Amino acid sequence: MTDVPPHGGQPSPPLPRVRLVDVAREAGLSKTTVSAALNGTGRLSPEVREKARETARRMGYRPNATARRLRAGRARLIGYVVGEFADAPWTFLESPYFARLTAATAATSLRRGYAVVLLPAGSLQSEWADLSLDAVVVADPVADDPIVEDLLAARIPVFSDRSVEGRPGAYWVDVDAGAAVREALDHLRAQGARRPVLLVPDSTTRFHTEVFAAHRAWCAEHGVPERVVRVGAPGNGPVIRAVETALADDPAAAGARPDALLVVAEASPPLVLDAARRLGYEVPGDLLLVCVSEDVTAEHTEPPVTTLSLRPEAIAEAGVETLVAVLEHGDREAAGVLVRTRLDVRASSVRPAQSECTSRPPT
Amino acid sequence: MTDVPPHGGQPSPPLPRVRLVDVAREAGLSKTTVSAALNGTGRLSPEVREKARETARRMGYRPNATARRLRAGRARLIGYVVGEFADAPWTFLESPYFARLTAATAATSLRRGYAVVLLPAGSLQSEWADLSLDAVVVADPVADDPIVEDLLAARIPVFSDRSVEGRPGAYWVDVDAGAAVREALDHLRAQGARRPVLLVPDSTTRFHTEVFAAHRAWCAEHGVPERVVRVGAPGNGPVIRAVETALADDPAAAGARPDALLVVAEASPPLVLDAARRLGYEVPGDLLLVCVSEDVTAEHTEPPVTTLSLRPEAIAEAGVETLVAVLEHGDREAAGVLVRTRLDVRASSVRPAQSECTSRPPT
DNA sequence: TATTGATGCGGGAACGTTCCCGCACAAGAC
DNA sequence: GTCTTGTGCGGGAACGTTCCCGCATCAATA
Repeated sequence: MTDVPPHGGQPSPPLPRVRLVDVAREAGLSKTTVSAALNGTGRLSPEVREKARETARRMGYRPNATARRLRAGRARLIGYVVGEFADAPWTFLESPYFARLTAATAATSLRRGYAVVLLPAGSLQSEWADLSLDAVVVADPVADDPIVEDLLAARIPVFSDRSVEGRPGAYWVDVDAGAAVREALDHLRAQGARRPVLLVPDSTTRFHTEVFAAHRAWCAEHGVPERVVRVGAPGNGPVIRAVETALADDPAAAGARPDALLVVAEASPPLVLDAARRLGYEVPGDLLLVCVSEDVTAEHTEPPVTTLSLRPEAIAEAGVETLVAVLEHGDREAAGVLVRTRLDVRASSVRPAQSECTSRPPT
Repeated sequence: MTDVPPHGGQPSPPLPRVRLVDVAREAGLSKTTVSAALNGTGRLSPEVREKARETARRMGYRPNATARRLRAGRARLIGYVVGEFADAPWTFLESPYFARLTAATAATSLRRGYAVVLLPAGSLQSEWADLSLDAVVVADPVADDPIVEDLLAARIPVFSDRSVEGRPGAYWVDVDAGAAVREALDHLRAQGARRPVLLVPDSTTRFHTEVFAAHRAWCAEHGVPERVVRVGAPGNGPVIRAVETALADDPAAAGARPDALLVVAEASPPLVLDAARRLGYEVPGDLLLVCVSEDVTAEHTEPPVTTLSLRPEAIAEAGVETLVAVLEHGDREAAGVLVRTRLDVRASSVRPAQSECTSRPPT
């Protein structure tokens, strides 16, 4: 049936892959003709084109991508690196936001014909220097990220999911942090919250600093005391401890326990919920809860937790599109794009109808 | 200082990258000599070697990896694809097991000089055909996975974290499912459990079928009735519903509620814990709980949840090592390796001292 | 019958590296 | 002084593609 032996054969000579010239010789054509036939280019008679294709198929020809890339001058390889978590270079994938951003980046890139290679968080030159990447996606860069600096110095275009402004060669898509915070706080206020607390990481990413600023502005505008608890480190442990700090009885604010919690730090929604319960809060009876999170477990808690999604898929798609445009057409404009967040309102942030006691129906 | 202009310069001509010949001409040497100097090969006088290196450094020379790869005949690219979840090709990264397996695969590969490219779950030929991958890691293949078949037909070596036996070109590392189940069940029994329930996906991966078989054998051996609830689909929702099924009062088994739960399906530990609580169980008072999971939230629940770790990092490392050995030295032996699991005993599966009531100390 | 134009195909260079050689020259042995 | 051996460096092919040409062939027109 075919010239290529099936699984078996003699394993000693790994038998070299069939090249374009092999197909050409077999078909009695030139490599130029076969190449044109397979790529659908050139001026060829239908018979010759079909002959070339049939022979290639029969011989199991697969073009050598490396040779193609060399000829094309572009590797069609995009790096993916995370700025944060440099001390634990690979944990970022365990965060739902990054998991989805990574996946969406890879999916969109692949559709565009680019392969995505995974790099460790905070990786330095040595890691990517000998990869000949066409571009690198830097997720969540810190302020003046050295990774971005190095990449730009090496003349590699950089795309980021956070704004990297004023640098030629750096493109970004960012979420509208201000609008997101306002939407969440407005929602909580509409549900009756009067003493909301904000939990936000003590980090230098633009998103977090803007969240902080937007919250301050909103509080001033609405005459609400500004209650903020800053989280020192990423991870569930520090966030949960911060939740406990935020919800603990504050002697200075006696009788004024918070009635809403907006968690901007990434943590597991069920853990946040449990922490609130341990401190004696009923959700949503005593406390309205909104988490900035992409974690799907939020839908499965009792009650389900309202989340503010940063829409990593939208960020990745928009980013890769601009990146490809830059790489292939040299579009130097539109260096920055803003993406809207999405508030998924669930029971945890909806004040129950009128009943004071939040009794659950028996199973 | 340097010949390469800084960030600015005239952006119109993207100025071609400096090649080996450029360095050679600048240094007054041949490309052969410069290549040997930079690679530390050949017979060169120390002066010439240093001269070449200095010139390359000064000109900002970075070797073209694509040309290198073409010359070397190997792309130094490893694909990574997941067999399951073909209907939602990118969700796998949200599973902690796959997130960590992916990360560890990428890390180990990179250390060995191979880049890992991410592919969608269940992807077909068209996705990877024009990438010239040296090998592909197939995570969690289903039985007779078509991906594995296609890859082997294309003569691409396959490495898997599940056993793919009897196929030349297929290498695997697997967890010792039998030992894992026995260890978990022995632990539960030692803690006093007499009516354990097993939750296991209704899937064809070898791991799950082996878990099922090992559980059956263990039950027979210990004279324990075999209680199994099969989970139809992956994801938190189906698993939680299965937990509810497993823990619901069974009229047929009246008065014999389960006293231990072994969850082999991947689900969020806090959600499993909450589900048990909603059904009126105290953990670990009424129910001992062990989850097969890599989810870090297990440490942060109250009580913390005992987990059985499949040790994805160990799997990935062992796998990439053998893969590299095959690629570089053609070691055709040791097609399969077994990795031991690890039981992280936490409070959820330790019978409390003597007190019948599981009162929590006040905060 | 010559001239043009279109059509069909192939030769060969180029992409940027690495590596097998071969050549020139110096130093030692006789 | 010639003959060997060794050292230091460079020429050129090769890796497998793509693509710019140029050369035939043949129909249509003058």
